[in-house]
Amino acid sequence: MRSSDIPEIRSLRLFESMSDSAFDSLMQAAYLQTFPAQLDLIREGDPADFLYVLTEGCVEMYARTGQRETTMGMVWPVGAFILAAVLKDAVNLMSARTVQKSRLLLIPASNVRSAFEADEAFARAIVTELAGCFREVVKEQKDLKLRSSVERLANRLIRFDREMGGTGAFDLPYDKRTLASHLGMTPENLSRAFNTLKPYGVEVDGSRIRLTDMKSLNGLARPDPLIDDRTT
Amino acid sequence: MRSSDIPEIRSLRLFESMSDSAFDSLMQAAYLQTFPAQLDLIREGDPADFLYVLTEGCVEMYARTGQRETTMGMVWPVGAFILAAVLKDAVNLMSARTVQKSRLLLIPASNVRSAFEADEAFARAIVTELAGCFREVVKEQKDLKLRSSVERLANRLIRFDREMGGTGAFDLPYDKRTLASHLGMTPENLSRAFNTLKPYGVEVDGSRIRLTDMKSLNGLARPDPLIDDRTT
DNA sequence: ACGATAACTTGATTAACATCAAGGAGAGGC
DNA sequence: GCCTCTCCTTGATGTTAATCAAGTTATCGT
Repeated sequence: MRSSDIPEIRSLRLFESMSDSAFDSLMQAAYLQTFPAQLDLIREGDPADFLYVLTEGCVEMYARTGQRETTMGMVWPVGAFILAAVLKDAVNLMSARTVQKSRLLLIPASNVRSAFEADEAFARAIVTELAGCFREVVKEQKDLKLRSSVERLANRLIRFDREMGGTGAFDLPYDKRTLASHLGMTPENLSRAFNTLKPYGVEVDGSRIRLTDMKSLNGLARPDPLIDDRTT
Repeated sequence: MRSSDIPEIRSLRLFESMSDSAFDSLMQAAYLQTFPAQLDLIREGDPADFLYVLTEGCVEMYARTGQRETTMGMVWPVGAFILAAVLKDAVNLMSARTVQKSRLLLIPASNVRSAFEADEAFARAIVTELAGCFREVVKEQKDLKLRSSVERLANRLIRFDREMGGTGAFDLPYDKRTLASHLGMTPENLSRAFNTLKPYGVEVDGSRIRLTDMKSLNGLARPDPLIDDRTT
C-alpha cells in the first residue's frame, strides 16, 4: 500500500492509540484499493473476511430479504465498516456497495482479531467505536418507530444542513432514491414529502436544498437530541 | 449484596473471564436490589449512572419522543443493559422499566469504566457483548424495514416457539400491548394480525399460542437467519 | 364472589404509504 | 448538437396500518 495513506488511517480513532508494532503489522497485511462506483464490496450472509476502512468516496450499507431491499446507512471517509462481524468471526448482516469511485483499505479479519488479542489499546478503541455504532443504530430505530416519513425527512434535512455548515443551503450528499430507502420510504413518497415541506420553507432544485424558514421547519420536525445528535 | 447471587453473575459472559480482584471490587461497589413490577429504572436523557444486570424478572426497554412511545426490546435474566451509555459516559438513549417484580444488580458506571481500564479480559468481553448488541439492533431494523406487520408477528411467533422448546405451544412471554409496541404496531392491529394468521395454523387463547401448521406459517413468514437467528 | 379496572377485541372510518402508470427533466455518450 | 437512458415527479388507485368508538373478556383487590 502507499505509505502516504498511512497517516490518515493512523489518525482514525480506531487506530490512533494502538502500538506502532501492532499498527504496522496490520498495515502490512492490508490492501489499499480503488473501486469504481456501484461495485458490490460485501454481500450479507458471506463470512466477514476483511475489515473495510473507507478513505475516499462513499459506501452504502444495504440489506435484502426476499425481493425487498433497503438502505441501512451510508459510510463516509474516514470510516470503518463491518467491525462487529469481523470481531465475532460471523457472517455479514449487511451488504455494501460503493456509491462513487472509492478508495478502501481491506484488513484481513484474522489480523484484526489477532491485533485485538495482542494490543490492549486497540481493544479499548474498538469498544468505543462499537458502543458508538450501537447507539447510532438505536437512534435510527427510534427515528423509524416514533416518526412519520415527513418528520423523518424534515429532521434529516436539518441534520444535513447542520453537518454541512448550517448555512441553510446544501446539496443532498447522495441521490434521492437512496435517501428515500434510507428513510424507509419509496422515491415517489419522498417527492411528495418534499412537497409537503414546501410550506415550511424547504426549497428543492434537483439535489440543491434551501431551508428558508428554520423556525417553522423545526416546529414540524421537533428534533430530539436523543435521536438526531451524532455526538452523544 | 448476598454472596449467593455472585456465582450466577460471575457466569455471565461479560464477567466470567475477568480477574478475581477486578470482579470482587466491582461487586463490592454494586448494589443488589429487588424492584416491584412497572417501576421505572432509568429514563432516557439521564446520565448513565449504573450498569444494570438483571438476575430475575423481566425489564422492558422503551423510548419516547414527544407523546409517542415504543418498546425497543425486552431484557431477560441474566442480561446486562445500557452498557454502551455507561462506557461512553453518555446519557441513556432508552428508558427501562420492570415488567414483573425483578432483581437487579446495579454497578456504578465509574467502577465499570475503571474495571474496563484495569482489566484487559473484561475489556475484551465487553467487545464481544457490544458487537452482539449491535448485531441484534441491526436485525431488528431489518425486520422493521423489510417486513409487513403480519410477517413480523409470524416470525416472532416462530422464534418464541423455538426459544421455548419448539413444541408448537407456548405462552406469550409478555402482554400483547407490549408485543404490539415491540413489533411496531398498535394493539388493535396485533389482534387483527393474529386473525390473519389463523388460516396458517395460529391458535390464540389469551396468552396461550399454538402453532398447528408450521409448514404454512413458515411459508408466510419466510424466516431469514440474518434477521431471526439470535446466535449468529 | 363481587365490583372495579385494565387488557383485549371488533367494527367503522380515516390517514399514511405503496403501487402502477405516464410524463418530464437532466446527465452522459457520440 | 441530439439521442438515450436514468432519475425524478405527478396523478390515480389500492393496500396497509392508525384512530375512534364500543363492546367483551380477564384480572385484581377486597
